Amino acid sequence: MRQADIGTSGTGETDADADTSAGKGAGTGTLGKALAVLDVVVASDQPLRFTDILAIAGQPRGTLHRQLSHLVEEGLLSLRADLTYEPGLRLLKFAARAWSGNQFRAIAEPYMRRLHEETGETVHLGILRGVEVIYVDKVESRQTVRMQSQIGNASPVYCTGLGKAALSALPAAELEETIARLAFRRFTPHTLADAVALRRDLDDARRDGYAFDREEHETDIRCVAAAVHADGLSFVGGISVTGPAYRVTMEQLESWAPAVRKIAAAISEEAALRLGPGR
Amino acid sequence: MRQADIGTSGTGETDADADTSAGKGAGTGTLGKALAVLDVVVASDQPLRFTDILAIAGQPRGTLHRQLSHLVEEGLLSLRADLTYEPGLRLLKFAARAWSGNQFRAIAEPYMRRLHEETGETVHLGILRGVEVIYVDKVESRQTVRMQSQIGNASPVYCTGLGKAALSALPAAELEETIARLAFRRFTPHTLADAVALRRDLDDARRDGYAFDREEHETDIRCVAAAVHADGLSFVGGISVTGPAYRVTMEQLESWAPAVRKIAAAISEEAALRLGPGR
DNA sequence: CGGTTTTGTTCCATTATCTGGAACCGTGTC
DNA sequence: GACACGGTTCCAGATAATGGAACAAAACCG
Repeated sequence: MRQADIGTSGTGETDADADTSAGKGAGTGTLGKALAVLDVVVASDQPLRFTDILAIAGQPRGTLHRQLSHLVEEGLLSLRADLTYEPGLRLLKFAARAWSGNQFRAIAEPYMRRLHEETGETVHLGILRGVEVIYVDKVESRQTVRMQSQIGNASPVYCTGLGKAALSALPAAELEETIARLAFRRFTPHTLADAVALRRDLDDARRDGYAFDREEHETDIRCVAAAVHADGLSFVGGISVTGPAYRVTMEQLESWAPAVRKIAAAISEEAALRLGPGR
Repeated sequence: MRQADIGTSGTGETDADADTSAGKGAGTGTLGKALAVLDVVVASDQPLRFTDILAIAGQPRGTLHRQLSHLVEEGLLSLRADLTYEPGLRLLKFAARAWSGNQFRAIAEPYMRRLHEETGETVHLGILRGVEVIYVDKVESRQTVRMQSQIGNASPVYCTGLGKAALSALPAAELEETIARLAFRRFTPHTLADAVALRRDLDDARRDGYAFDREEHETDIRCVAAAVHADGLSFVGGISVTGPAYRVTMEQLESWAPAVRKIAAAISEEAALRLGPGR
């Protein structure tokens, strides 16, 4: 059985696509393989030709060709005139519906706005998924438009405020499982580069109810975040306020922390109420 | 062989998901079936339980159950605690990369901005796909944030400025093919509700180099659009300026039309240059 | 509380689909 | 013209999808 090194995109993007849930890669059969191929194309920043994909995906020519054909036929990929593949428009269509229909996002939106008004800085909403945090929404002030650059993006849990806040709310067992799967990588001099440092930080976060990102992911970017979670909620998320270091001091962040925590709690409560098990 | 009435989502959404390319539904085998199921869930606005999906998708229980399991395992769907299915986060991740990596969008962006500065109204960029136009980008002024409500959305070709502009640039053969597939539906009193009226409008558009939407899709919304297309470009798109009727008169639109046409031409040229067959 | 319907999940022989090696074009190159 | 290369097509064999039926667990009900 192959499946090989698919997903090892050569791009450098956040590295480990430790996506696809648990341990092994098998289980989803044909669908999984098709998506792995899709991932290869979508993750790459330059257009790929058949042979390029062949090299990355490590599948037999015939097989890969059919898979690509199917993906194109379904609109998930698009085959350009110069024989390069690019992400298809159907992906956008899917995402648009997924996004606007996301109940959690809708519930959190007014709270995010309020937090933004109080702080004046960018507010993010994210959800924990495996070893990553996926940004689900964003409110910023002088946004020069642009589809919220972050939405849908994934960042490692261990070096973002959102990620650490979310982790701090995880049950011990799941936390261990997640930590075990982490592949630490140093993004900045301040990145927490091992489980020990991370655990210490998480202890603080649990005690205080909020977590910081002290330029751990990007230099000059700081943030304070709090977890959104509740019994009956099938996921753990978080909300954060982010700003550039020159404008947002650690003292400033500290002063916002209680508000962030409070708003996160409010979101948790409403989400549990409206998304909880009781319908 | 089944496949049945899948895709006949009961939601009323823009109706005909005349998506998935050409006539029949077969061809993509397992992948197509899985996506059909995904479509059912994503297109619905309320959360669906297993049985709901079963009813819509018309597949045997065992089969559907496995398909759903696979979709969940792949992160395209997410199974909540109350046993309802909702769109998965992986969709967002896909879309984010698809969108930011879309070359055409990137090329058009500065032009869109310029057009926005000249007019002060909302500027849209779209691509023709089958009988729909898919919005790919948007620049608007006092946007109260929100992920560009439109991006990824699809509208019928025959009642939007973008759609008609794109159609007007289509080769005769493809145009006929597309028109033949249209299912006209009246959205407002001004909607062009048959092929004859549409053709007349398209003739004007071809002659002038731009098309209007005279409150044909939504009441109180007008727009002027021009096609983006060129030899060597594997698709046809368009750019448009949209505004509320109370602020944007037809005279106003007429006055913007030349600028829209000019910008569309500029985008076409650069796109052909950079996306064209010659690498 | 026992019977009954509904809903979600699991099994498994059958069969359609996917696999992948090889052969087949079309193009560009030495 | 031979050769290499990228893309496409073919087809017997391996594999995964199919769907009817049985099963467990709630929800419903008299």
